[in-house]
Amino acid sequence: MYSKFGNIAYAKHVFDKMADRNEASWNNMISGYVKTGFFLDASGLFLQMWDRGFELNGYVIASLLTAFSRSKSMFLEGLQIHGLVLKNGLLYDVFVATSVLHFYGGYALVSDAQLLFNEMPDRNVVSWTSLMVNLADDGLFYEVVNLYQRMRQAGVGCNQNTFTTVISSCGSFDDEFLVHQVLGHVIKTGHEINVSVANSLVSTFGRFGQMEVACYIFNHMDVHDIISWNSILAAFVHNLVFEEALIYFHLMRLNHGEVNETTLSTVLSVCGSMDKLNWGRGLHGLVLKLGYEMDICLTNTLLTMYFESGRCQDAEQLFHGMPEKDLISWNSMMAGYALGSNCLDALRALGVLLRQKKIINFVTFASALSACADKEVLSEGRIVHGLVIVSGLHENLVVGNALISMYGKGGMAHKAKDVFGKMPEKELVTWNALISGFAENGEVDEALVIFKSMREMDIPSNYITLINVLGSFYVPCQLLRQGMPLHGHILVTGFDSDEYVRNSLISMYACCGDLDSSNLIFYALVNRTPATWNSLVAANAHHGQWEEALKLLREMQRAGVNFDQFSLSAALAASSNLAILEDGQHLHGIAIKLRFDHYHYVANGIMDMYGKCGEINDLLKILPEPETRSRLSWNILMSAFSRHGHLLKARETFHEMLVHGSKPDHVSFVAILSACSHGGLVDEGLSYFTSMTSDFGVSAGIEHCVCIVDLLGRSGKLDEAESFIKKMYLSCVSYPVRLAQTPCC
DNA sequence: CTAGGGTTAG
Repeated sequence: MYSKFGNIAYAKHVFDKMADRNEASWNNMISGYVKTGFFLDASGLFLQMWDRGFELNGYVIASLLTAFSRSKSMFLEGLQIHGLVLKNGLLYDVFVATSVLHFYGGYALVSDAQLLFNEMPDRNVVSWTSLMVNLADDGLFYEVVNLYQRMRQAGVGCNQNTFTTVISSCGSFDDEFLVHQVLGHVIKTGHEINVSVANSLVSTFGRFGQMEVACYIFNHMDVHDIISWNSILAAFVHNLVFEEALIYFHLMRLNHGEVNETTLSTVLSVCGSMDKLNWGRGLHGLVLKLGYEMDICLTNTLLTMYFESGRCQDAEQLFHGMPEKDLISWNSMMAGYALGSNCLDALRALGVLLRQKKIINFVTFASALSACADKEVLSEGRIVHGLVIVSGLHENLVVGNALISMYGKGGMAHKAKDVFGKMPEKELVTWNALISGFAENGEVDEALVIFKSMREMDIPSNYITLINVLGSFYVPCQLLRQGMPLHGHILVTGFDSDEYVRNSLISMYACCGDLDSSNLIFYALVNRTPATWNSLVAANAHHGQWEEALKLLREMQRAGVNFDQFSLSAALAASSNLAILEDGQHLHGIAIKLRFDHYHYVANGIMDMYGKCGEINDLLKILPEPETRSRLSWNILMSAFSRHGHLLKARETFHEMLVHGSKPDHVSFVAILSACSHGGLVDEGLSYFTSMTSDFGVSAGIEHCVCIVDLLGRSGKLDEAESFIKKMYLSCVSYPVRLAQTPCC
């Protein structure tokens, strides 16, 4: 009796003093230990009891084994008990046998559980369900469904727990037909009124993207428990219906009141992608208020939320304050750094993990590789590739995808193709990554060849495939032979109903110089989304049709379409290239009013606009501090100085940029070379030109050569200019137009 | 006395 009050030590004292201990006293004492978490003592006492020849009680065995299965550190003791069960022929007790089954499942020994199940003399609905749960925990969802069918053939009736397990397993592999079949069975047996069954139906239909069904079930439930609410929230999030998720979260607080770690985790995961940092901070406050700050999973979600909102420092502070970190915490940090193109810190984290020999997995490497997906850090990426091979994860699908994408973005699409060829397993993402690699490097033909082999192999493509292929076109001659047939294919396959594909078509025609077709597609559309408008604006901007771009933006305003960060940066680019200060200032005002002025591209667009309009003081007012200045901002500042004759300032800025650890790129060199040419600094200009390639690894582009010719020509060195021109055709690399950000030669 | 449904990292 004392044990029930938790005073277990006193209970043991009384137990030891008892003169006459019967079976019940032993069993009570053991149960007391189990209930208070003293599993080792419980197990020891149980063995003593057996030594003394007492009859073993199925009730006690079942509760011991259940406790051992939960504790995860009582495996040997559990095995001992299984031994006793066999010796005493207790497997005939279906309760005992089922708890042994569950015990093996708890230690992930599914095949042992399965063997035991086959040998069990008697099975009830719990035994069947327990094995299903074990299989599901091990990811063997197909086996779960098989077992369910065998169970029905055996004439065993399902109960609510059976259904919840089967339904959630159906959601884990692509078989909608099956879940409808199970649903029929559920309704026939009247289990749909059960909260748990309905909850699993809500989340499974959510996983299949059938939100109408999920909502119908949710809205027709008599009672909602916290899991019902969490399930519908997760379903909205999974289907990217973020607004609805926030609305239902609000409803949940009004109608249900209670929220828990899972609720907060689910809602927090949308704050980052929706740019709702305020919500995120508010929810973080709620996490602290409810005392969940020790929850690792929840804190991991907060890390990602802060990274997605661009608040790396908040994420870092939170990470360093975590008393315990798991693999996902580390991986989230690395993914966050990768998101911010912060290769250095991502690799630093990888280094810590490897040196401290912590557990890593495929996601660790996938994140590290994605942090190296840039020409600048490709050499680091190759080292990580080496580490991947050492770790033996090079055949992993996700790691392979990350490798392909890294080599593609790093300008080595053929290396990406090598990796692709060696992958034992491929998915759509793999194909898309390879196509995008060739597309981004301007290798249209290769991209199309891959797309063609996809079709020959009957691999279904998605909108991303088409966007990537469409994005590879960039010269007029590709239109007739390749672009228009692709457009035809898109019409035939019905992908033209996809908004993203339509926008890419508009851009594709524009990139190939056929603005008329872009316009035609645009004006034929009934439902124009802001993104559609932005595509056409960008298409015009791309071709230097700045007036046309501004005209479209005015039309867009008249049509009542709100500007977003994309339209604003396009509009700013147009007004700065036309050097219309009034338009630019007006746009700056709109950006502040709509709170887009802190977006990276918008902020840089505003600075560039002031720079190009000659308002350097206004530029300096919004320029970030040198420590946090991006390369783009450095280039804008340098180009502004250079363009308006502040040659010394331009040169000073170049060196300041180096001091602050920003690597100059081809745009930086255009700026500094043009400053030299305007200032008549011939030798200095030539030495920047030489070190550009040898020290900074930037290949000479046509823009740089123009600066040098100009430099030599202005100072009267016409012979040298001529011989430079003759040489330059041999070594000059021309950049695609889209890379040039602020040409000023 | 034995079984179940909702959350985080590519």
